[in-house]
Amino acid sequence: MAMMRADARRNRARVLDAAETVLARDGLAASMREIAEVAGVGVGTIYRQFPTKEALYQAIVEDRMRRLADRAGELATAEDPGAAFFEYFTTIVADSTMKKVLVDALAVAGIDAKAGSPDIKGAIETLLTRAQRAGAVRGDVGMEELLALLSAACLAAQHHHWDEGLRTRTLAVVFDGLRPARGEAAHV
Amino acid sequence: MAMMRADARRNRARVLDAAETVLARDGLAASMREIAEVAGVGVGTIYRQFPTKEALYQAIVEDRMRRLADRAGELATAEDPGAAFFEYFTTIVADSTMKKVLVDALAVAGIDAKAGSPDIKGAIETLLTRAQRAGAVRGDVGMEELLALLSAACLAAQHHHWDEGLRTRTLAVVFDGLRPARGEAAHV
Amino acid sequence: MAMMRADARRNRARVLDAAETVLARDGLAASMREIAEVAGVGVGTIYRQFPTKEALYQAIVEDRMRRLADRAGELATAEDPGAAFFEYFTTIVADSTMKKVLVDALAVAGIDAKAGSPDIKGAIETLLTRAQRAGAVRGDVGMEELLALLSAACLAAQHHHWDEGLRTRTLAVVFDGLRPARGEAAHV
Amino acid sequence: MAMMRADARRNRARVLDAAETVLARDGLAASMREIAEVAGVGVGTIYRQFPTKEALYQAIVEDRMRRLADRAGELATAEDPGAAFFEYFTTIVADSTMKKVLVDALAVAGIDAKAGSPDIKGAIETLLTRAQRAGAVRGDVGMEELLALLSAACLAAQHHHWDEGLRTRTLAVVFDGLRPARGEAAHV
DNA sequence: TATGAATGAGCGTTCATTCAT
DNA sequence: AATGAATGAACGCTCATTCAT
Repeated sequence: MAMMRADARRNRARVLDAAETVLARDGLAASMREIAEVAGVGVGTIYRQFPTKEALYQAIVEDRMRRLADRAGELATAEDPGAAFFEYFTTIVADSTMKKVLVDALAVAGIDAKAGSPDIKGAIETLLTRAQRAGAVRGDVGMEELLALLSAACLAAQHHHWDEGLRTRTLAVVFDGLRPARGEAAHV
Repeated sequence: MAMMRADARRNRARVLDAAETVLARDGLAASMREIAEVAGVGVGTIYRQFPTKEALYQAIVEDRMRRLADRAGELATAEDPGAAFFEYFTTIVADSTMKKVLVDALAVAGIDAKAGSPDIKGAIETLLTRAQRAGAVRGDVGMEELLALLSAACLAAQHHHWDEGLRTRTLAVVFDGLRPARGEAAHV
Repeated sequence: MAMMRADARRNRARVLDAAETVLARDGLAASMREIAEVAGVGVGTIYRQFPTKEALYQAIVEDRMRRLADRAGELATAEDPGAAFFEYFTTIVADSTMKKVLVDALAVAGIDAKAGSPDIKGAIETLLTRAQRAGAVRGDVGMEELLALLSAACLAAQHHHWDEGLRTRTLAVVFDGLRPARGEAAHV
Repeated sequence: MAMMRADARRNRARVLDAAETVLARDGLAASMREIAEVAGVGVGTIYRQFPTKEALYQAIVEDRMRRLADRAGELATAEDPGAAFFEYFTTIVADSTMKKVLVDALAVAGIDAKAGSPDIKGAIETLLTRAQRAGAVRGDVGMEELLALLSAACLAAQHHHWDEGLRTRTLAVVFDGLRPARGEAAHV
């Protein structure tokens, strides 16, 4: 049974990988058949793990969210809170570029990530607060607009296939806007 | 024949209007039949004007782009170039929120506006240049990252239904990042 | 438009015919594709007329019911009420044999004919009452058991492909049971 | 190996029971998975005993037929052959009502019982002959029409959920038709 | 031997597109 | 020129059956 489980788990992973790939390529039009073919399994195998197409999409979103939350958790104890904050922002956007269309496709499908499940929101909030205390980010920036900026960058990066140069230059503007004006005191 | 032309033109406009409406309401799932019904014509009539669904979408995008370019043209001679620039940015984003699903739907459909046709790009570039000359925008911001920021804001505004408050606060950060650091000299 | 209607009507009839045929052959397992093929139309054409498979089945039942009611109406003024009554019973059963599996298939599908819509029930009741008044049928036989006998004969005739001989001999028994015992007075 | 056999036999019985239950509840739509779950075995175990779904259905029919034949055997030595005959007829129909959907489902599935295997036919023929000899049933009624009447009553009882009152009144007509006309001599 | 994960043909249904009217 | 009926490929999903464990 443990061996069976191993098979099933491997298939589940293969399906999730294939779904990400196909979703990235075909957007929302991705069909279950196509995903099954790329995964190298029958469509029935997908449906054994995920009762509907939407459930599969949900699983992908949750998968990504969990990974992003994990990364945020790691950075939450970094020495330089400002650097950690901006690095996290950059990494997420860069990641989105690779997995292009994904978040966006999912969002259009109505399976909106709402810019993150509670745990990821909490993780980001920690990074933000620490960065603000360290004086690396303006104190009057709230979570809502931060998530709006993050989401916007991700969406655009995916849509337009931002290359590294463009990403760097564009985020530079955003980061400049996030940094305290000279003279603003850190919370220390 | 002139009469015919008038008929055809009226039909074309009716179809485009209906398509925008239906697309806004149903997103990508909009069907040609639904559009035809809303337009009050038969599906065949749509196909007379637009050979494929994609062509219809393209036409909508171009339509919108032309209107945006027109607005940019008007602002190009405004007295305060900085205000004109930021107003244009804000207006486009606000507009996207209203017509939500549209740009995004089109983008997902692969009919990407590429952040604008030459027309609109030129119009925006004029606004940018004038704002930079007036010292209202940093001189080292290029068209590419400006369009990236604009597109990002539009996409996110649509996806997440930014309300006015969120839009204002989020754009405030972006605009802060776009403004020259104190001490930077205007090009005048 | 009248011409179009003619086309549509012809197709509707073709679909109904094909559906009866295929249902008779394959029972409930009949697929829409098969019906479409037999009808010589695309599946979409069926769906234009009948929004679901169940609606198609319903239409067939109603079609048959209407025809049966019509025949009952004709016999309602026959000179010999007893002969009319037994002829009607026989005819319906014989008809069921030809269209075998149909009623039964529909019944299983949950689209039960309930042994007849109101109008057919009324028509049969007229035949029964007239036959009873003429002393050809026992006065203590009610509509409920009459319909039960009729339905039973139809179902069995379909299931087991009664040939004419078997039908005659079997109905002879039923008819004997329906006739008044000697000495029972007619209502005249 | 004897132990194995016991296991297999128990499984076979469990599957047959489950199949009857599920078939009665879900009609033809019953799935092998559902049957397996109710039986508490894996689907593979069903396939070990019954090579196809149809074979399983066949086995159920044979199972029922055997039980009916057994009952007929018991009644074959009853004191009052006429009463035994009509009781058997009534019992079978009443039984069909309870197990509704079953016979009918099977029949629709094309696994027709042909109104009985040789076994049951023989048993019924004995009852009929004895009843005819006793003068309780007309001598000119043959097996073929008797089975036709029996099958018809069963089918209709299932389809339309005959309650006891309707069953009694309907069978009364049939039984009246089966009884000898006054004056017909018994075969004694 | 028994299990249930995997398979894929097939189902009901939709909809972009064509074409007879 | 305009209509909308017809088409059929493609979709999401189910389930009888097979086979690795």
